[in-house]
This record gives sequence, structure tokens and C-alpha cells, in this order.
Amino acid sequence: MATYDPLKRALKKEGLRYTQQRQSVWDELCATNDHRDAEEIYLAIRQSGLNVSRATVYRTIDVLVKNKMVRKLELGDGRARYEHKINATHHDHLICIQCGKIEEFMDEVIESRQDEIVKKFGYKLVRHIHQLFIICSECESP
Amino acid sequence: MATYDPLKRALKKEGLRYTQQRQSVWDELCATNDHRDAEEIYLAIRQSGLNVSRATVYRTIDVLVKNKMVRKLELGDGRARYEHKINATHHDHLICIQCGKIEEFMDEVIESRQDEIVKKFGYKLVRHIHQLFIICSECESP
DNA sequence: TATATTCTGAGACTCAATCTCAATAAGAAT
DNA sequence: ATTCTTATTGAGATTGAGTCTCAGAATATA
Repeated sequence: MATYDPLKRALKKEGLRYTQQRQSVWDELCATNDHRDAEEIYLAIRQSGLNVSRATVYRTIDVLVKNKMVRKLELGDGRARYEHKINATHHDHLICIQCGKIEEFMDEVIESRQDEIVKKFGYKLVRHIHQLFIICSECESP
Repeated sequence: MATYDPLKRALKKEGLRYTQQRQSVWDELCATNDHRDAEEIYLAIRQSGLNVSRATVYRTIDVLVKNKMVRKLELGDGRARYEHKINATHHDHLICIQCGKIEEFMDEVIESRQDEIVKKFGYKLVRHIHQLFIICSECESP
């Protein structure tokens, strides 16, 4: 299984045990390139016949986020979304406020301007959130 | 009172009544240039001897945000912050992940790149969130 | 001042996320 | 393979920001 090794490695690094539940959460996150919330991950795993609790889904996602295998997106609607980082390069997001569709963008100019701004303040950049809330073409003219 | 007129105007526009409670929320928001959460606004008003409920604070802030008199900031920690927009020009935020200090920045290059990105997708930009999470100089070398 | 209507406050409620703790499972040692 | 220690799990309780409810209070209009 392609997703097996990185999970085992991360768990070992954290001194945690390898379990079927943790594997199922990681597998489900890797199953699509969507940006899903914890409840959707939870339901998808149960749909597939495996038993797992919400608490375990949240706890496992925390481990994965901490180990940079999964990225947590806060869209300001009180429900975090998650995306796996397998083969992913850095990007930020466009979010349609009508249909909720999420697309990705990346702009070198913006990235370097950010660094310059932070440098000018004399600070150290840790991470950034850059979200463009839009109305997509389908929603604009259906 | 400097903050009296815009409030009355907004309330009239929304078909809402002018009340002491609404005035007190707006006054308190204008009292500082900080980025405070609803609980802080609520406590500050009570501190000053006026009686107001949490519900009214939230309800009034909603009206003010809707009328662009107040800006709501979602920092991803589950507690929205608010800043009044008296004399304010557009800006985004630097947030120290250590001490919570919030500073403001604005970059024309980034602003126009955003427009170009959205145009390239064929979408319509409604609003954006751009937050730089940093470690400030005081926290870096105390 | 009377009347109709909106607003307020106290607390119930919601919902995502976290915590609790007894039962279960993993992994190490034998 | 079995035992033993310790981490993990699941069900449900809890948290906390924010919203809702509705009877009583306050506001605007006549």
C-alpha cells in the first residue's frame, strides 16, 4: 500500500502505535484530492465498512497535520477542511462563496512580496493564509 | 459624539431602532484600534457601568459588519476579532503566534496580483483573507 | 399618551471539536 | 504463542463561541 510507509514512519517518530483506525483515516484522506471536513472523512470510513469513532478521526488528523502529511484549512465557517500533501507543492486557495468549490493557486510574486514585508518588520514568517473568496463562472452565469 | 451619526444612519438604512445598547457596542468598538473579540467588547461595556447582554453584543456587531462599519477577523482559533473602520484604509494582518500581537500591512503589488489571478480563472473576486503568521522581534529575542 | 412593533436579556440551544475513562488492542518480553 | 505493560479506542459527556427563543421592556408613530 502506497500510503502505508509514511504513516508508519510518522507514528514511529512520534512514539505512537500503528493501528487499523489510524491507517483508515490516512487512507481515506489520500483517497481523493478534495478538501473535506472531519465529518466527511468519518462518514466515508464508516461507509467502507470500517469502524472508527469521531474522536479517533480528530486525533489522527492532528497527528497527520503535525507531521505535515495533511494540511488543515480554516475557511472561517467553523468547519476545518483537510487535504493530503502527497505530491503536493505549496499553493493557496480560491473559494466560491456560492457553491463552496475550492481551487488552488500559487504566485511567486506574492510569495516573495510576503517575505519582503515580514523582513521589513523585522519578523520571522512562520506560515501564511491567503484565501480569495470568489464567485465562480458556473455560479455567476448558470 | 463623533460615533453617533454613522450609527444612526446605518440603523435607519436597515430599518432598525436606535438604542442605548447598540450605541454602547459601537462606542466601545471605536474606543480603541485593537482587534478584540466579542467577549472583550462585552466585558468592557459592563466595566463602564452599562448593562448589555452577550446576545445584543453579537447582534449589534452583525449589523455593524453588514454595514461595513466594523471588520470581522477570523484568525483560525475559533474566536473572531473585530476592528472599527473609522478612517481605515484597506489592509491585511501580521499575527504573532507567540504573543498574539496583530499588525497591519498593505501591498499594492499583492493586491493587483490577486486581481490578475482571479481574472485568469474567469472568476469574480468578492473578498480576500491574507494573514502572515509570524514571530515578532520581541518574542524572537526577549 | 396610547398603540403597535421592535429590542433586550437570561438562559437554552447548536455544532465542531475536545476530553474522560473503562474496555480493548498493540507490541515487547518471555 | 502467551503474558504483561502501556497506548488506543469508542461512547458519550463536555467545552466554548455563537445563535435562538420568548416574555417583558423600550422605542417610534399617531
